[in-house]
Amino acid sequence: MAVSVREVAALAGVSLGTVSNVLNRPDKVAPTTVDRVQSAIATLGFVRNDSARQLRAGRSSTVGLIVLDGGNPFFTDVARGAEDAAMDKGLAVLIGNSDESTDRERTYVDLFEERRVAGLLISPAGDDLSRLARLRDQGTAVVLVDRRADDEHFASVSVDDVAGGRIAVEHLAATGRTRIAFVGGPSSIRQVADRHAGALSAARAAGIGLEVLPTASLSVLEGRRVGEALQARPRAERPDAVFAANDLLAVGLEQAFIMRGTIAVPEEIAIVGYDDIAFAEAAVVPLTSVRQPAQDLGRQAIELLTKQVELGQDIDLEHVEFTPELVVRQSSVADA
Amino acid sequence: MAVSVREVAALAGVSLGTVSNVLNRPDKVAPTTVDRVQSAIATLGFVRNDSARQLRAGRSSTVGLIVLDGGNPFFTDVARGAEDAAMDKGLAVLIGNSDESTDRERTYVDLFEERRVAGLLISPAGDDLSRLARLRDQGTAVVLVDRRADDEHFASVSVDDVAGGRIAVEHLAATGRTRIAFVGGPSSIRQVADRHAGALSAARAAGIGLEVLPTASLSVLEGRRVGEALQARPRAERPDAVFAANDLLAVGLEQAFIMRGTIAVPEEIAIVGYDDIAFAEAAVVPLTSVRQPAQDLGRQAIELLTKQVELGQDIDLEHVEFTPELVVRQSSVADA
DNA sequence: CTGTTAGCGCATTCAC
DNA sequence: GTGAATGCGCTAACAG
Repeated sequence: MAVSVREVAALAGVSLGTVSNVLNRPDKVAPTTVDRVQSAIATLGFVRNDSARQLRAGRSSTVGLIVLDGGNPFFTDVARGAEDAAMDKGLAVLIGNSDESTDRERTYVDLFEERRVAGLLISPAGDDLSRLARLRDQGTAVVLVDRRADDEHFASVSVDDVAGGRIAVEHLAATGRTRIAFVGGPSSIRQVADRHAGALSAARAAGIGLEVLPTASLSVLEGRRVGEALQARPRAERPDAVFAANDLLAVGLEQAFIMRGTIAVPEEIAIVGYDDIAFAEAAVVPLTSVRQPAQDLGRQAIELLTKQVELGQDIDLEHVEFTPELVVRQSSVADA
Repeated sequence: MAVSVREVAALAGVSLGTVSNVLNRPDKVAPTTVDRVQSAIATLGFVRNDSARQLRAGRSSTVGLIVLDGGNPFFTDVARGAEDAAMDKGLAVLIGNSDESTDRERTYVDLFEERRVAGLLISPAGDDLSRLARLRDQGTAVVLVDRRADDEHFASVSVDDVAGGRIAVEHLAATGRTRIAFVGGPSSIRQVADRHAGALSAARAAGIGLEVLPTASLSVLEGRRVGEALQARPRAERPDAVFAANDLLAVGLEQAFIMRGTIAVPEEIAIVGYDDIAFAEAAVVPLTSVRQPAQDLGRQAIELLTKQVELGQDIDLEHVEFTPELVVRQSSVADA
C-alpha cells in the first residue's frame, strides 16, 4: 500500500541512498538523476514517512502549542501568529486546548512529549511548572506564552497583566467611578491574579475599594451568571463599574445587563474588558478593553523557541514582555 | 538524553520485550514484574517514542482536521467537538487552518500524509477533491466536514446549506422584505454557493429578486467593506434586507450600518447571518442567524472516521446531514 | 556523484 | 511468563 524509497529507487534505477539525497540534498545529485528520481516519485505517488525520518534523524520539525481556551479569539489569534511564523521556518504547529484544566494540559504535554516535538509553547493552566521544568531539562525547548516566567528556567513571551489591570481601573477611577468590581477567576490562573493585582493597586491609589466577584472560568456564560446576580441586587448595592478579566466575561455581563435586564451601560455600570478581541468592537455596547498584541505574542514565541533550539540549552533565556494598551469605547464612556 | 526501553529493561533487570509487554499488554506479565518495570520507568522518566512506535506498528493514533477558518468560532466549535470525541477514543487531533486557501490546504494535507494520520477530517477549500480521492484510495480514511459529498467517494458530515439559505430568505420575505441582497463569497466555497442557491429558490418562490454582493472572504472586515459600500448608495437603491453567508460578515455589516453609519437595523435593513456563533447573540443588534450544530458536526465526523478505520475501505460510506434552524433575534424583527 | 551499510526505538514473533 | 532476534522506512556516514 505505502510506497517506500526502495520502490522509488528501483523504478528510477538508482540506489536508495540517492533517493534520500534527492529528497534532502538535491544539489549533491546530478540534475538528470534528480529528474529521473522525481518522476519516479510522482508516478508512484511516494510520500515520505515522517515517523521513520524523525526516528532516524532524532529531531522533529513540529512544535506543540497548548492554549488555555481554544474557543477564545485571543488564543486563536496567538495560534495564528505562531502558525504563520512557524510556517516561515518550515515548522508545523500542533495545537492543544487545555480548557483551563491541568488534567487536559497534562494529556497534551504527554502527547507532545511522545511525539518528541522540537519545542513546546504553553500557556500553563496552573502554577505547577515542575513538569515543564523536567521537559526543559531533558532538552526540549519550552516557551511560556502569555505568562512571564518567574525564575530563569523558562523563556517567556508575555504582556504585563499587572499594568493592564492598573490602566483599566485607572481609567474607571478617572471617569468618576467609585464602586468598582473585579470579575474573574479562578485566581489559580496567573493572568487573572495579575490583572486583579494591578486593578487593586490602582484602586488603592485612587482611594477606593475593589469588590471581587469570582468566576469559575473565563467564559461568556460565567459573565452572564455574574451579571444576573448583580442585577438581582438592590440598585444601591451594585457597583458603578466592572472590570472583567477578559472580553468573554465582559460580553456575558453586557448580555445580562442590557439584553436580559435593564441596567444601562455605561450610565449605571461601566464595563472594561480584556484582550480586545475582534468582537469587542461589535458588542451590543462596543466594549472598552485592554488590548494585547495576540498575533505578535504567538509570532515572538516561535522566535524564542527557534533561538533556543538552534543555540542549545546554554543560552540566556529571554523574556519578551509587551505592554498592553487601553482601547476606550462606549461601554465605559458614553460619548467615546 | 532520551531514555529508551533498553535502559528501562536494564534497570528493572528484565529484557526489552518484557518492558514492551508491560507497556502494551500488562495482563500478560506477572504483577511483581510489572511493578518493577513501572518503577524503573518512573525513576528514569521514560517516555515512549511515538515515531518508533508508529513506524513499527504501521498505524497512527492521530487524525488530522483541516478547517476553513481557524478564527471563526463555528470552526473552533467543530474542532472542539472533534477533539472531545477523539479523546474518548484515545485519538489525538492535529488541527490545520487552511484559511480558505487551497495552497495552505495542500500544505496541511501533505503534512498529515507524511505523518501517516489514521484519517483526515476536512472542510475542503475548493472543488478539486482529486487529491483527497487519492488519499482515500491509498487507505487513509477521509471524512468531509460541513460539506456533503457529491459522489460515493467520501463519507461526509454536513448541514443542509440549501435549506439554510432558503429558511433565511423565507423569513425575510415573510416579514415583508422585498429587496433582498445576498452577501458572501467566494462562490468557489461550496457552503457559500449552496446557501446562495437556497436563498435564490426562496426569493423566486416569493416572486422577488436577489441581488448578490460578492466578498473575497467570509470575514468581519469584508462584511464591513460591503456595508460601507451599501451605505454610500442613495437610500432608494439600498436593499431592505441582507442575508450574509456567515455571522462574521453579518457582524461586519452591522458595524458599518450602525457604528460607522446611520442605517437602522432592522427598520431600514434587516440582517440574517449564518452559523449562530456565540457572539451573534451579543452583537450590537442581536443577530438573527441560521444555527448549525457545530460541535455535533465535529463529534459525528470522528464517529464516521473511526467506523471507516475499523471496518476498512469496503463499508458503505455514510452521509450524515443535519438540518439547520433559524434563530430569530432583533436584527430581522424589531420586537423579537 | 552514486551505492552500500548500519542503525534510530520500538513491537512482535517464536523459542524457552 | 519471559527473552533473544528481526525489521518498520529512512538518513547519514563512508567507500567507491
